[in-house]
Amino acid sequence: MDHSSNLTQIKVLAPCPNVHSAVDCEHCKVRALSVCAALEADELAELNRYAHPFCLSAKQNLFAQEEESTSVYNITDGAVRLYKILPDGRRQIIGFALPGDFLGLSMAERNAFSADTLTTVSACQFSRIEFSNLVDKKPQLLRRLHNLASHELSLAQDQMVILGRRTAEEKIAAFLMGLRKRWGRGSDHLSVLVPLPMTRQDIGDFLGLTVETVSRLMTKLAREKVLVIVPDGVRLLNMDRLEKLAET
Amino acid sequence: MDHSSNLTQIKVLAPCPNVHSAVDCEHCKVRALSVCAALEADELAELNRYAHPFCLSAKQNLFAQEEESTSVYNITDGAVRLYKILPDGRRQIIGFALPGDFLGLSMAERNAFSADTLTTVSACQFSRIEFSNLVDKKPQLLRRLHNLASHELSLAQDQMVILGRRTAEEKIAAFLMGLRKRWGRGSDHLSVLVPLPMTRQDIGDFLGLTVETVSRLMTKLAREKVLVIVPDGVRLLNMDRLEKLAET
DNA sequence: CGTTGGGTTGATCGACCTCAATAAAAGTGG
DNA sequence: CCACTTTTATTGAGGTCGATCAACCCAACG
Repeated sequence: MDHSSNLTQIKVLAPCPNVHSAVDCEHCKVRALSVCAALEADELAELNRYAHPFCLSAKQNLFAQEEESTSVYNITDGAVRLYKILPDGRRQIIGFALPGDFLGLSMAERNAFSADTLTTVSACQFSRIEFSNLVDKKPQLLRRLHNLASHELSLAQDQMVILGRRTAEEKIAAFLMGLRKRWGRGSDHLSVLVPLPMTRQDIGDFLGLTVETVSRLMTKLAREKVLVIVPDGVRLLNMDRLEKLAET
Repeated sequence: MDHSSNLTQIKVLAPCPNVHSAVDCEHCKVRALSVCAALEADELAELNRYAHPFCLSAKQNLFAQEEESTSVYNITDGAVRLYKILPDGRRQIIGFALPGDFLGLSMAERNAFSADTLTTVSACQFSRIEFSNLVDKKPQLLRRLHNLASHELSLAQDQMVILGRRTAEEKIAAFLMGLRKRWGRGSDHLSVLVPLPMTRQDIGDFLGLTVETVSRLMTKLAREKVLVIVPDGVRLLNMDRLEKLAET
């Protein structure tokens, strides 16, 4: 149950090999998705001055619950898990951050949750104070931030329904359909191939299930030809069935 | 399982008998708690012009999921339940709005959930469009809105932990302690007397439990002298025990 | 290779649900 | 105020979904 086991506390903030997507806001591939979309070209240049792009390998801790928040982050590549741990070690994953997601929407002084990388991650780091000052100068940036936070809130409320009132099978279906939609954000088509950078344990801790239950139900769905389990993900076959299971 | 059964769809927006708390922003008792706290005296006067105070009796629908959102509300007295219904009738309550709470933080075009009154409620109604325009003119109001939304998000994340990773007994304890804290907001002392304007069914639908389980565990906690069940609420006796059960 | 982390599968268990009955409270109309 | 209905709360008996415990497989990796 020790979830912090194989995470080094040292933060490897190496410069990013992929120059374009991370160093230059104007050519950033998540520009249209993230907070940055609120800014005009000249303002983007200003934002660029505050941005510190970096890369982090898989299974590294980005920040921890309760810790004072020094930075906010814009994820440009990879996946991050966000979670809370109870004193006795039980864990609840409250979300997965994907490219385009922003960590630190609330700009609160302390982190409400912990975050660590699931894959190699590229991201833009901003000083929380500097970013907060910038937000105070640019109301349209604040508005954007607020809209993103409102959307997060809405997702959190959907997750409450999933956690409180859905069966294990429905949880899995809702999770896969939801993740599929999020991966497809920014492009015009949704793929039936859903990458799963997280472990079964992570999925369980997100859905309020055990690893075994997640594994069993994935196998069941595969046996019933609803999906195929592929390396690092699933291929969805029977979308109608999944839609039915996950429907709001 | 028909949760809409005894709710009239007619919205009784009667003028409020309690003149001071609802008609005049400057003397409003929730002023320090709510969005209004962001405004100076002269701005408050402007807000006042947009405010439509009203009263609504218990068990009335305020607005419904999916419906176009025409108004936002500031609750000044009473309690409101916020919930989502699945196609098959299962219900998840996503929160209870108490005095000082604001409904419509996101200012989205459509309601993400339904709301109905648990008690007689007084509230201030604002046109969503007018309010949104006002927000665009007053960045400090937007900032306030954003802080409140961030706080809501944080509460929603705490609720995810409760729903996903806590036992029934812990859920009840966390619910009671959380509600106690919320009732105490704005005053300097927390009472051990926690009013429960909602039914056991509502509590169950908030915590992902059945009525029976809620009832059984409340009885158990009462039997163990952790609390006393009183009309329309509970009196908490063994705070340490509850704190222990609910601890983050 | 041995080790380690992740995934699957089986057997068993128990926390919470379901179904059912009753009790207590809160209207409602005479 | 009292009979009557409706809603809400409680309690019991029994069932089930997902948890727990345990074994095993497999791929990655030093």
